[in-house]
Amino acid sequence: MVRDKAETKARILAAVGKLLAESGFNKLGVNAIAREAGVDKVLIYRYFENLPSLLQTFAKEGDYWVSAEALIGDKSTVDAESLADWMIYLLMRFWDDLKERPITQEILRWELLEANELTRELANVRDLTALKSLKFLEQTCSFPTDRDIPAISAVLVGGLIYLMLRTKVSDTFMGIDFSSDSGWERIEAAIASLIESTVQSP
Amino acid sequence: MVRDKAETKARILAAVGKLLAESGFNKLGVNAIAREAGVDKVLIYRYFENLPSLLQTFAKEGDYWVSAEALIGDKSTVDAESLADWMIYLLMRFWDDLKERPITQEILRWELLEANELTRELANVRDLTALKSLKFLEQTCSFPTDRDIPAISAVLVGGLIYLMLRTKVSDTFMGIDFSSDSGWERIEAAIASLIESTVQSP
DNA sequence: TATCATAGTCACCAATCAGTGACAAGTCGA
DNA sequence: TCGACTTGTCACTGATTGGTGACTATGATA
Repeated sequence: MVRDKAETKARILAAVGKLLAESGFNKLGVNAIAREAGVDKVLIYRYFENLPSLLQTFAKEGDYWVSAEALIGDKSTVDAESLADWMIYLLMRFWDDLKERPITQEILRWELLEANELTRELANVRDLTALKSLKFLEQTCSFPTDRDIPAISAVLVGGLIYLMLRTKVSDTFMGIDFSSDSGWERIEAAIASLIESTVQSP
Repeated sequence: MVRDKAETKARILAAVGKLLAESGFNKLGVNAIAREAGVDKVLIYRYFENLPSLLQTFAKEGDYWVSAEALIGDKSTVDAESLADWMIYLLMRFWDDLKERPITQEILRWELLEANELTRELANVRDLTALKSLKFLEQTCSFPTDRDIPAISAVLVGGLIYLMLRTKVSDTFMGIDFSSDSGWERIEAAIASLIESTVQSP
């Protein structure tokens, strides 16, 4: 053993991340974390008080959401003019980003299961960045009065999240096959057509 | 005690339903079921082999999905002509039905967590009725060639399910407040406008 | 070299989990 | 009334959970 507190703490946090990405929050326990980290579980209590506190530390260390700014990127290089263009662009960016973040996916799954202090906090952070993106949208291209853009976004974002969480468990939903890319392409096309048709400044 | 095997079995199954509606699948165990049913847990093993087998029995006893026929209802009394009308009608019926079925909601939540024989089977049943409804739609008002109606439906249904599962845990999503009816009304209106704008026979 | 705080180890606790073996209590037909 | 069978009760096992107290090993300082 190396007798290095900082490294041990880091190993514990890394183990949390690995287990989380592999099997989600419901199978995440002190014993499993200690085993994965190759560390005695007493050290978890010594360095992180208890399990919820460890998870809280883990949550604060990582960045599991693109900031609104990063999501938007460099405005001048984006080929989008209308509100519909921007909505599609942002949704697809959000989507591509989420695909690369297994831990974020598990957090989203966890939010559907348990309502505790941590999940509420995580949900809050997520909601704030979502609102920021909406605000950006509204300032860049003002919202039409006859369309409820936030509600429309909520449905579409919710649908994407649901399909993403689902396809980690099952390959089909409503007859659409998600085992290959073609299923996802259909979904992306559907979202684009929904936005294009619905969101038109009058 | 009444010494009545049939009633005891019924009480066990009823306890499963109650616990399921209250706290979902992840907290559903043999001990809790026996406690809730006021029955010795040995009887669970005697009458239902083991926990998965009990759950399977429970799943087969109840009807957790409206059949496509019941969802459609009496065609002649429905005030819907276009494909868009029908889609909105079916989605809202599905939605109203799901609201009244807490156990079905928990099954949907469970499907997001575990992939076992039972959840796969339940998901299959659900998918079949969804496909039936889609088929009905296609036969009643043929699908436009430039729109992927199944994919559009998948996104919207997924979005509804996600928002429903979420709001049992948190009251807000993307700035929309679901603690009162007004939030849901915005979502329903958003779905209606999405469908109306997007689904038009050429 | 002796001291002392720290890092890590080990053996335990009480609670809970799914699952079982042995037995008492009631009910039936003969 | 005598078995034979079924229904229900109780006490357990072995594994796993989150969590803790007491210990040893190590390295820096004085």
